[in-house]
Amino acid sequence: MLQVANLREDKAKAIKGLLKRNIENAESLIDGVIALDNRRKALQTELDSVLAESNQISKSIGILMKEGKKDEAEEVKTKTAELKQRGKILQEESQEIEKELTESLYQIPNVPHEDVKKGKGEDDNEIISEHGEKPNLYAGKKPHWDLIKDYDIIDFDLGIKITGAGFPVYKGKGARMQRALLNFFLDEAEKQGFKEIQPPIVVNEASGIGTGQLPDKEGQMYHIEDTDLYLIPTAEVPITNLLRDEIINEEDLPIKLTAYTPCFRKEAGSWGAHVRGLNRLHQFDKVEIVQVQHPDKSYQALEEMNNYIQSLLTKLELPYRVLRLCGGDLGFTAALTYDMEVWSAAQEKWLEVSSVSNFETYQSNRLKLRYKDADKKKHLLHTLNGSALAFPRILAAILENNQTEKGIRVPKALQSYTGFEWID
RNA sequence: AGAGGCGUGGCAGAGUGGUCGAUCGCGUUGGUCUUGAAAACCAAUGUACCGCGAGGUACCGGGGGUUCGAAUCCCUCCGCCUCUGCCA
Repeated sequence: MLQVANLREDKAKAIKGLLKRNIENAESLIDGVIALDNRRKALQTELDSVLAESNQISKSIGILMKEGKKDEAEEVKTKTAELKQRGKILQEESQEIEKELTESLYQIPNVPHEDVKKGKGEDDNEIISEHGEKPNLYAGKKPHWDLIKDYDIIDFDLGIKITGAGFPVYKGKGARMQRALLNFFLDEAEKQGFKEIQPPIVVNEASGIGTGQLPDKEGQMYHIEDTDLYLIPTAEVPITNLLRDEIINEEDLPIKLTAYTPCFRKEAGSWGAHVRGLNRLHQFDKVEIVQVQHPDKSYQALEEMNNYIQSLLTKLELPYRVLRLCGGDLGFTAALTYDMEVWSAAQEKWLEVSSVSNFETYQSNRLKLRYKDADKKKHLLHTLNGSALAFPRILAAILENNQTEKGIRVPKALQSYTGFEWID
């Protein structure tokens, strides 16, 4: 969430930024937050003075009791009744306002970085660059949902049998491809200085709140009712929450973490012909990279992550393009996001395989993730994350782009991990 | 899962209703001494919020309650330890 102090300091900047997200009532939203904060301050001042008075009286009763002046003590006691009543009312009001303030802040998305352009939706995203050659496939080319059947490597029907739609079963060389991607992505991330983490894939409510999936967006996550835990929709949730409520020494920055996890998404209502096959699943695998950086260095870190993810796509020999999301398509919590899309040659469409973002202090404010500077002053950190990478669409693109009459060629970078050169 | 015990500042550990935001020790920081260091000695040393400031308020695992007053008593949730049970 945004910081009230920042909104007060530079309201114009926030309004200008939010306008890029087409939030026309930004000014009244911000004014509302500031008004609530003013009210909160006034209430606290008043409550504090009531409590101060009542503390003082209690103390004097203690002294009177000690001196054996019981009657006087009793007399003083009667005075406190009114104070107590007032204190209680003020406290309730104060809690109410605090709650309202937090809720209002939750409703305001992050202020986009100045490089972000105004736009309505995905059609307005800026294409920053395009790389690689789209392959010319032979006449018998097929989309991946047919290829997986021909070569018997991924089985949706078996998944339906044991679990349900959107839970594929990977078999033989299909399973081996998954394992190859997992090891390849983690090895590369480690070379890049990210520390490997293996977190739980179920999290508690506090973690869901920490990264913003809760409250309000319960629809996305699977909930285990009897133990009140959630299946993670991305490794971002457990990994970022490792740092919740932490104070980092400035010299320990940056913190770079990576994790492989399965990801679970309900994806309610988002099914249709355009998400056939591996394009959208309830359970999929992903390697995530997370970075926590000093505010002065976070955009440099974003570029590094961006370049790193591109290097993976290059090594996998996939044609891809890089987009900078416009205000209208930017995620709620992000200040700047690059999307990487690979060309899937038989579907003849671009598939989003990674999204790398700088959240600035939007996440860390909620997480209370701070660093201590040389003067021992505490400041919020910047958080960044990106997929590096999500498996299913990468696999879809590899299968489609590399298909030939005699089988599917495995990219060179993966061959030492798969142990085979062809899926045939 | 059952029974019992426990949860206090960076660590360790007192405090069982009243001037306790909390003794002492270790650690950390500054100083004295010393050519320098160590030792010794002296001093400082939690977080957040409100206030121009003086200062005030809240926090002793989380939440709620009793009381004029709670680290201390009660309820509840969470976590840890010991024993018993179950189990990869």
